[in-house]
Amino acid sequence: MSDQGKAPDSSEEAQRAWRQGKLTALRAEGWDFPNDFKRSTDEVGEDHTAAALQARYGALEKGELEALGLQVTLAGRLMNRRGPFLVLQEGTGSIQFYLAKGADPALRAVVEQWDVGDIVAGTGTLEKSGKGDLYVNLASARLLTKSLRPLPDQYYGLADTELRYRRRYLDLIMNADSRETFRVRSQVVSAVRRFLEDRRFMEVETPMMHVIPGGAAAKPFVTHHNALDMPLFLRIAPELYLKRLTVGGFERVFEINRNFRNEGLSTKHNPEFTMLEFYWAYADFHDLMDLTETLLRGLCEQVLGTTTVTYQGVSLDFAKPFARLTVPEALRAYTDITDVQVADPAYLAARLREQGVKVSESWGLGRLQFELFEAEVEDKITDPVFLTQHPTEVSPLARRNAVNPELTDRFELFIMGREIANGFSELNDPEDQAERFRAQVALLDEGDEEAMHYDADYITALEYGMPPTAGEGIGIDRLVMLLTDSPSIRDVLLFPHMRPKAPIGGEVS
RNA sequence: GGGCCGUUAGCUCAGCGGUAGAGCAGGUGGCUUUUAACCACUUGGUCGAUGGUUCGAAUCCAUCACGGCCCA
Repeated sequence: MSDQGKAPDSSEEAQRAWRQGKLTALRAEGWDFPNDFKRSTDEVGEDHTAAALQARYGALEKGELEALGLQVTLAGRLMNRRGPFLVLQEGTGSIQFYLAKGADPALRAVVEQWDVGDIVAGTGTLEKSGKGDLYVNLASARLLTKSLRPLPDQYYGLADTELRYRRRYLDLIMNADSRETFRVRSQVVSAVRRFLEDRRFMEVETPMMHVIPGGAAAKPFVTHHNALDMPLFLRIAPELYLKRLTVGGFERVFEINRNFRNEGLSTKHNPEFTMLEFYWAYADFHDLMDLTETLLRGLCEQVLGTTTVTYQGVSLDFAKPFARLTVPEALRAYTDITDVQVADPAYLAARLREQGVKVSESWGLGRLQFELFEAEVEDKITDPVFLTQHPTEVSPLARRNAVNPELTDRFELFIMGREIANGFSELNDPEDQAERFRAQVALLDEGDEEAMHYDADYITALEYGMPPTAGEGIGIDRLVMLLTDSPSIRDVLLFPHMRPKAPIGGEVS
């Protein structure tokens, strides 16, 4: 081992140098990150993988398996050595290689040069150990990828939350829970897509860069288009574009894509997040609530196999019908407020001030009730609850309620104190919409950075006529948090936004 | 933005004013159907950064950085 440098101490640098030395020696022998490897396949051409072999041969007796004499070629990341066994991890699970005591010395030499973390391949007979585990009794083996850095602790994995987020690849190598979370996320998105497509919704893509940020109350990110020399805004919502499509005659559309909001980072907020929005012509907000219940119940069944979801120790029941409460009904149900008090603006304002809410003189009864809901009720909700009929002043894109024009035909779905979905019968009256935009612009002028802009092109679209339509948004990240029992949004984002950290000494290129 | 907590070896963590520790990983040797494999020996540190207090600071104080939790 003279060309490999001195024996490594435990420092990361020394371990890297030791492995680098092995790599240099390998290159001298002509090894160069080969990419011609193929797994062996079964009789219908499916790859031999850890999971496939386990499913098919895992139940066979030791003797039965040996009688088969099945030759397989597998590959994976070397995670651990236990005696003569080498534990491999690949995309479907784990399997072991076995280096027999009497193995060919050339084979032994190859295997002994491997380090934990290397991607390795081997061919041999599929056998079963005395304890019942499948293994490949190696007849030949080779290195596919040299790993130059030591992996985190085998047993404790990677626990440091910061490292888990910043080096997600390491988290995924080491933590099965994390792999499972992202598998569930993928299945959720896939199931949502299938659900909507089965109901004749069409997936579309609308602009991510907007000239006028719209469709939600939020601060946008600003960028600049050089050739046009104009500001552009990363979208805060696709809503106004999707509704233009319903004007255009696409009666059922949806988009699953990123929104960007320029707000703080927290366990519930990432500057970019994934939203499902869908629009459904000739439907109203009641239809949306029905559809949403069906969707969420089906997701639980398909992805988790149960309608009982445990989130942070609280059991949630998705099987029973979701409660549907107007704002005052929710206040009555979740607080000690009386029928008289809930209709008394002076009482509500005083109660809000007690909670430290800055109450504006301009707030009507509906707004006061809604603010009190946010202050006192929202956090108490566990099982799914549809809150309905929000005040018009906080719902600038929603249709007015036919009975009380100060309210809207809107709902928000709350689960575990979080807003998971928001939907309403769409405002398709261009004159009312223009009025609402003007009211928003007035708020903007007063310094409300989250108020909406006047979108004249959208008003023009409405003037051509939008069919009666219902539309909804569902926050995919929050939904996945619920379904994976994840306490932080960062746990369900593969690469959550992190503050840049100064380069670590010695790693500056 | 505010409060509290954290940052020590590649990883997981102890130490909390008097010579920087453990387990795992790494190295050497042994063992060779293991299951967090085992046995022996062994290497490894700018204690997040910068200032200060002190005879002496990983430890006390201040500021900053990053992260976590709670609040706005």
